[in-house]
Formats: sequence, C-alpha cells, structure tokens
Amino acid sequence: MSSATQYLADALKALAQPTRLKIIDFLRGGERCVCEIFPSIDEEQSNTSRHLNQMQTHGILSRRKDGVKIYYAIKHPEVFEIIDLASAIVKREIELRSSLINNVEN
Amino acid sequence: MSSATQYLADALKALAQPTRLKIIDFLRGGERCVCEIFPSIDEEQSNTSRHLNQMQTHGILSRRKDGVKIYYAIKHPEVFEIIDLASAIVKREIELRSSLINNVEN
DNA sequence: GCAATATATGACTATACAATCATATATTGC
DNA sequence: GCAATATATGATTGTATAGTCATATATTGC
Repeated sequence: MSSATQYLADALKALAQPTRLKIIDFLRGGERCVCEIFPSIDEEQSNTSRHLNQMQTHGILSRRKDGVKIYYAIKHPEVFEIIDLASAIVKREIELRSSLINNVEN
Repeated sequence: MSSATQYLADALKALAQPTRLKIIDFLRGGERCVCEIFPSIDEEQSNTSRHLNQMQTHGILSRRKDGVKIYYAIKHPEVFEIIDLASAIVKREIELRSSLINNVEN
C-alpha cells in the first residue's frame, strides 16, 4: 500500500495526538532541544523522544545536532496554519453545542 | 481528562485516516448520501457508515435526513483548507527526499 | 579514561482503532 | 402489512499506538 492518501493520513496523524500537540505548541517559540521540551510539556524524556522522532520521520519536524544536544523545530509553517484552522473548528463546534443546550433550556 | 488539547487532537484524528480522507475528498462535490458515498470510495457500507458517524460526532460532517436516505456534507470549510495544507507539506517532503536521493547518486 | 549530561531504544502492557460479518432498524411504495 | 431499499450497530479479530521502565549510546569537560 502506502498510496498518496496513506501518506497524507500519516502526516495528519503525526499531528493528531495531545502530547505531540503540546510539543508543537511549545515549538511556536522556535527551535528547542529535547532537554528544554520534555520538562516544559511535563512528559517523560523517553516518551517525548519517541514523539519527536515520529514527527521528524513524518516530515513535521527538523532535527539539528549541536554537541550533545539535539534541536528540533517545526519544519513547515503550514503546521501552525493547520492547527489554527483545526482550533477554529473546535471552537465553533463548542459554541454550536453550547447554544443548542441553551435553546433546550429556554 | 478531555482538555482543549484532547479535543483538538480528536478533531485532527477524525481527519487522519485513509478511508475518512477518501470520504472527505468525495464530499468536495457537496452533500451526498451514504448510498452514493460507499460505492464511490469502494468501501463496505458498514465501514463507511462507522466513519461517517465518527466524523459527524467530531463536528467534521453535517447530517441531514431525507426519507430513507441520510445526507452527509463537510460542515466547516476549514476542513478542505487543512487537507490542502497537509497535502502541500507531503508534496514538499517527497520532493525534498527525492532530491536527497539524487544528490547521493550524483 | 571517567563522570556527567543528553538522547534514543528494547521490552512490555494496556488501550484504541479499523475492518468484517451478520443482523437490526427505519422508511417508502405498493 | 409486505417487500425493497437505506442506514446503523453488536460482536469479533487483528493490528497499531502511547506510555513506562530500564538501559544503551553519544558527547563533553576534566
């Protein structure tokens, strides 16, 4: 397999996970090393490393080595756009649902 | 749990699957009933129904009943923008990787 | 060369997910 | 009311995923 659709699904899947979203959000501030990332997002070093690796493999993050430290950064600016658009959807959905509840109550 | 980050991850996850991407792509043509969708994407009726249900639950699709038929449509136009942005990333990544291979060969 | 620091990885577990098959539940026209 | 059509769902299975713990592998400064 591994058609174009599968590649696209894999790229989106690389974003669609809470720990990875926390990492991406932290990287809005620019390139950061693992030793800065995992304490900031409050996850274990090993778990953070796996998620960073996964995102790098799927082309979401760039990786740069400097001495003993590994620096990760968002590779394509579209990543932020995607997340902002998805956030807009979620926000609108929550509004829609709470207004539905209000209509039932009134 | 179910924080804002979890909601966001769930929304993205609702897009990040090949069968669901095929459905979304088919719905670029507008509202369609299940009986049109599942033959077009070449998936089983029951499987298609589950994915449609999942996307509707997560606010990706709208659902409208007309007689015995159920019509689904993309609820938020941002869905298409997200997928187009993700496609652009995948395309650029593939280009980057094939140019790396060329550099090794030459 | 050794200790300290940074990162990655093997082994494992628990949970989530996708797909399939069979079947249930509308809705409609006759 | 019955047959036909459209959609949804219960039960099951195989596979993927996230997280944890322990440990391995750089790299650096001394």
